[in-house]
Amino acid sequence: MTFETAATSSSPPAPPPRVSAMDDSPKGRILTAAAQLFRTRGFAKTTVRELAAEVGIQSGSLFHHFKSKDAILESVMVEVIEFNTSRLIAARDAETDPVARLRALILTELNSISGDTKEAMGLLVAEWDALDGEAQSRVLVLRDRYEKLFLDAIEQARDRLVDIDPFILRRLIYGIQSGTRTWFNPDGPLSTSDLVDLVMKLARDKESS
Amino acid sequence: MTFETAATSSSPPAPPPRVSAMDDSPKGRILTAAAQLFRTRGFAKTTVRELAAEVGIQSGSLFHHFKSKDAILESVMVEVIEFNTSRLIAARDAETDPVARLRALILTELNSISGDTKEAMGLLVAEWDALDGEAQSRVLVLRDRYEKLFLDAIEQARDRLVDIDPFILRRLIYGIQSGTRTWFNPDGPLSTSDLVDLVMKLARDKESS
DNA sequence: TTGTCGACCGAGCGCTTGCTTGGTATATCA
DNA sequence: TGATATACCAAGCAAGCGCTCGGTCGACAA
Repeated sequence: MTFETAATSSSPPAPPPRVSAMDDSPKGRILTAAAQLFRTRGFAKTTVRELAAEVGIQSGSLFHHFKSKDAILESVMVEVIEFNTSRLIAARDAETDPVARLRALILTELNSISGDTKEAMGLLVAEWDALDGEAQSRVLVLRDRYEKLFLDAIEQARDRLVDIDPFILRRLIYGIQSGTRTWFNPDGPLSTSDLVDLVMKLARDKESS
Repeated sequence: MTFETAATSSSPPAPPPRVSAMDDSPKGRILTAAAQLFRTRGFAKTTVRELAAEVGIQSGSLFHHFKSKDAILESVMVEVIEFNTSRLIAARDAETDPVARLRALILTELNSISGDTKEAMGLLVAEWDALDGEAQSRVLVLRDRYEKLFLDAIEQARDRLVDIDPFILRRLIYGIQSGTRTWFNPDGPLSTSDLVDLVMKLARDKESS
């Protein structure tokens, strides 16, 4: 797994943006391995020994970088939300038409959920309950900021969308997006863009002007 | 949690159907408690001691009824799928019009996912990876049978639905349904029936005849 | 050269885990 | 009366868990 955005350009002067702290530092390597292991084996079933082995260090050395196993989970969640929020902002700012803007957000989120940050995004749902109350509050603040980007976009495109309350429509769309991780393969016959077209087909019932 | 269907009638001669093996037998009581605990605390984090305490017996006594903790999880999954499959069949057979039939299936599934079997249904997704390969295969057979009911219904109503491949449309709808468990409250201002209406609003773009 | 620091090792502590075992109480039925 | 089966208890084992701790090592600054 990587947190770089897919390189769409081949020109050397424009390196892919690195937003996350999941770099080649010791902490970054732990977070990268943790995202994968926690997701594939589950948080509770992943042992600190397994995680350490994946990074290539002794289990005790993990606690030089993080104060607990729980703190590693929280850190992964924080990083992935912040990274994907900044992606969402970039996508929003690249479009002006309300419907095109909403489509861009959906495309970006689909890429987060079924693309490059798939494992870490899945963690947010699958292991949410593994976080204690205080950690949940901290992460929730970031999630709300993320969600607001969607809500604003839906509200601004409202008159060209199916007549459903924006808050609920966002939840229906998020359900679809979230569900893709169990069946959708971005490299399969149906492209990510095709899939977004289908979602937009459901979400809007009026022709764009 | 109970696996009885909601009592819609108050007449004594018509008791609510009991389809599942999760009755008042020792096994049934274990399965009922397991569904709740596994879902709220997670499978790996739920100890056999906690489960036994919930049932009111000693931890060792669990293994008189099930050969392992894993076997309990598999049993819960099998029971909930079989129960909800039979519900789906009943819903299907109560309607003849293709669109009305699809709506009935969606309503029934929504009730399974966000209603009375919420905890156990959530387990199927959340703890799927906790099952070993052989157990997954066994449960998958039951899931396929369940999914076929939906696919058939969508195919039969196809000409009155939005023009999306039935297989994919089913997945989009399932995503919506599955997503409801994190935000939808059947006893809230939006009723289950209202929510199904919204889903149908997305799924069909032609007026029924 | 010396001091400081981050990264890491290796051993292991205290505790919890899933599960086993030997035995008891009650009910059913021949 | 005695045999058989079900349901359960009390005790505990072996393994594995998250985490701690004293110490080592190389990089870098003074």
